[in-house]
Amino acid sequence: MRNNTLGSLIWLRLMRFTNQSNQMSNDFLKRFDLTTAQFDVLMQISIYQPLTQMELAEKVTVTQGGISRMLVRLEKEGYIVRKQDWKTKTISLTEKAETILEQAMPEQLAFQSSFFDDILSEEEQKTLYTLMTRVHKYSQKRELPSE
Amino acid sequence: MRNNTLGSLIWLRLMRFTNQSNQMSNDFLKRFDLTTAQFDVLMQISIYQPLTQMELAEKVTVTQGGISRMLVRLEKEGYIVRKQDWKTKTISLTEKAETILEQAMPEQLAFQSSFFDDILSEEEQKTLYTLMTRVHKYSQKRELPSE
DNA sequence: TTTTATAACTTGACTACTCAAATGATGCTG
DNA sequence: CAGCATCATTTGAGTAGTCAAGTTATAAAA
Repeated sequence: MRNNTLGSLIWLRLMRFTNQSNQMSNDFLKRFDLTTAQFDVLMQISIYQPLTQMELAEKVTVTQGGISRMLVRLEKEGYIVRKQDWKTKTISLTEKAETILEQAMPEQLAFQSSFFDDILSEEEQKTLYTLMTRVHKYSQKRELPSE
Repeated sequence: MRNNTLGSLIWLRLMRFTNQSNQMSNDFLKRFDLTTAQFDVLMQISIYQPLTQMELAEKVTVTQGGISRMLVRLEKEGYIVRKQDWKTKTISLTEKAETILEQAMPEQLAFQSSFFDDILSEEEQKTLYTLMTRVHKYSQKRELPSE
């Protein structure tokens, strides 16, 4: 009855791994009082600030509604400020967030890397990155069958 | 300021890809009136039924609380039945779920595969699967640093 | 037979989303 | 200036999860 294809096995692996490593990352980031999702959003803001909600939503691949709720939480915690700027709202980091990120960023990047560094060679990591990049870019292409 | 390691780039790719393909999968499964998470749970039940909630929770890597809520929804929709059996609750699929799965399963597996089939060769898929399996298994090992 | 232990499950309060309808902000046209 | 269009953001209702405290079911000791 199990007639799994190779592709479906890969898919399941990816889902389980990202799910699990995401939880581990949440655990790791607890000492900075951040979740993985929040860290991700703050990182994108720090790279591209100032930017609008639409732009940010696209960077982290969530919907407009999703980013709106997330930013409400981050604003309440004092990590970001938003100001109405023409039709859009412009987002930037507060001092508090900058300070936390400065410490959390190198540690989180090291944490993420440790999933691969300890088990794959440099060569293998390059291969994995190349393959996933192709798969990801291809899936984005398919996303807009119209136009 | 961007001092990304290769590992952190891989991590981000994986997160973005799974996130996106998960949404596409939700879209695809709409015609069966299922979500990706529901399909995943129903599949595991169909393979291992009858089984307890604890066992199921472990298969799909969610917490006990998570599986409890999910099963309430699935039961309300008439996809599964639970009966108290000694201390545990035993889960099995209803006719309705069996029928839907019979149709949805091959299509969903094909859908998942299409992310890879169309862009990677057989050889490359094997490589990707091998690398991800190693990474995943390694991360599971790290998960229990105690004992 | 009332405690007491314990394993399995549920639940309250929360994060983090989704979609689609509503609201805000601005500009244009009659 | 009123009314309309349009783009950006918010919000209501829902799914899917987390953690930790609370229940329920069963067995076994006091």
